[in-house]
Amino acid sequence: MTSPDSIKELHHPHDHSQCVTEALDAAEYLCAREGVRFTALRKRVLELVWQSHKPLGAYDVLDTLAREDGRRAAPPTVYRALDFLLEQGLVHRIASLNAFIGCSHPEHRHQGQFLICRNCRIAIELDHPSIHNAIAGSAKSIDFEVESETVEITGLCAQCKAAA
Amino acid sequence: MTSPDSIKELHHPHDHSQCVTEALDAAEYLCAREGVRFTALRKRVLELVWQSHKPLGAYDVLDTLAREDGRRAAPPTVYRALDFLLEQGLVHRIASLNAFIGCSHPEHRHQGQFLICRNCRIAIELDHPSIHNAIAGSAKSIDFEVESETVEITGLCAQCKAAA
DNA sequence: GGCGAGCTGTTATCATATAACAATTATGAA
DNA sequence: TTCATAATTGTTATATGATAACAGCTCGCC
Repeated sequence: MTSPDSIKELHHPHDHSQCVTEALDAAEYLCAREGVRFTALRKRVLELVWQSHKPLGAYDVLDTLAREDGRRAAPPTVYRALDFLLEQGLVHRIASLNAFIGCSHPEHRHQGQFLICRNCRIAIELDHPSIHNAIAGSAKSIDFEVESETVEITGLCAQCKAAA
Repeated sequence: MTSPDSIKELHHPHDHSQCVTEALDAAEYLCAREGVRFTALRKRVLELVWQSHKPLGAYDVLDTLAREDGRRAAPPTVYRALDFLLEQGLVHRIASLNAFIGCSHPEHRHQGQFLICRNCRIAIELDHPSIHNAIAGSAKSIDFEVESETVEITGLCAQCKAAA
C-alpha cells in the first residue's frame, strides 16, 4: 500500500535517482531469491521503465535501447524483458494506456490500483483493501471467482488540479 | 446496477434476440431524445456488438460488415460507429481486451465494472456503489479528482467454475 | 572444455487504431 | 422545391502495439 509519505514524494521534487537505485536493488535481491536471472538487458529495461513515474510504452523503451546499442533491438527483445519483469512482479502493465510502470512494492505480489493523471501523466500506485474488498464482495455475490483485477482511474492529480 | 435476475438471464439459455431488440429499441429512443442520428450503420454495428454477451473486437465487427456489404467497410467506418456508440453510452470499451460490449443500462450514464470469464468469455456488467465508493474514497484521500474509472475483473464465472 | 537450458537476435507478420481527404447524404432555410 | 451546409461515410495510407518462428549466443553446470 502506498503510504502518505511515498505519495508526497511522487509529487514534490525528489531525488529520483534514489527511486531508481532502490528499485534496481530490490529487483536484484528478489531475482536472486527466486533463482531467476536478472540480466543486463532486463536490468536496463527496468531502469528505463523507472526513468519516471509515468507509464512508458514498450516502443519508447525500444527506441532508447535501439539508439544506445545501434540497431541491436527489436520489439521481441523488449517485450520479452517486459514479460519477465511482469512475471516477477517488478513492473505493472497499464491496460488503458498500453504502457508499463515500475512496481513500487515488488516485495509482495499484488496487482496495483492506479490513479493516472491525464495532465502530467503520473501514475500513482495504490493497493487499497477497501477497493479490493468491494470487488471481492461483488464477485462473491454472483459466485464469480476472481483471478485478476484491473483498476485504472484517470483524472487530475492534486498538483495539476491546484495548478488549474 | 445489474440485478440478480438479469445476471441469471445471462448464464441460462435465454431468448437472446430479445436482448438485441431491447437494446436497439432503447438506442433508438435515447438517440431521438438526444437529437443525434441513429443511422443504419450505427444500428447495424450496435446489433453486431450485441450478438452475444461477449466483448467483440472492432475487427470482428469489420469482418462481418465487409462480408455483408462486399468490400464497403474499412476500419475507420467501424471505429467511427463505435466511437459514436461509446459517446452515447450505448457500448462500453473493455481496455484489457481491446473489445467492445453492449451497455446493459444505457438509460443512465455510467462506466461499468466488468467481470470477465476467461473460459466462456462472457462479460458481466456491474455498477456497484461499493466499488465506486471505495475508489472515490481512495482518490479523495490523496486529493485526486476522478474523471473515469476502468474496473475489469477476470476470472471464472459461476457456470464455468461449476463445470470445472 | 563441452553440453544443455535459457536468453537474445532477427525477420516477418499480425492486431489495433487513427490521420487525412474525398464523396455522399440528410436537413433546414430560402 | 432547391440549394447550401453540416454531418456522415468511403477510401487510402499509415501509425502504434504485440507476437510467431527460428537462428545464434551465453551462462552455469558437469
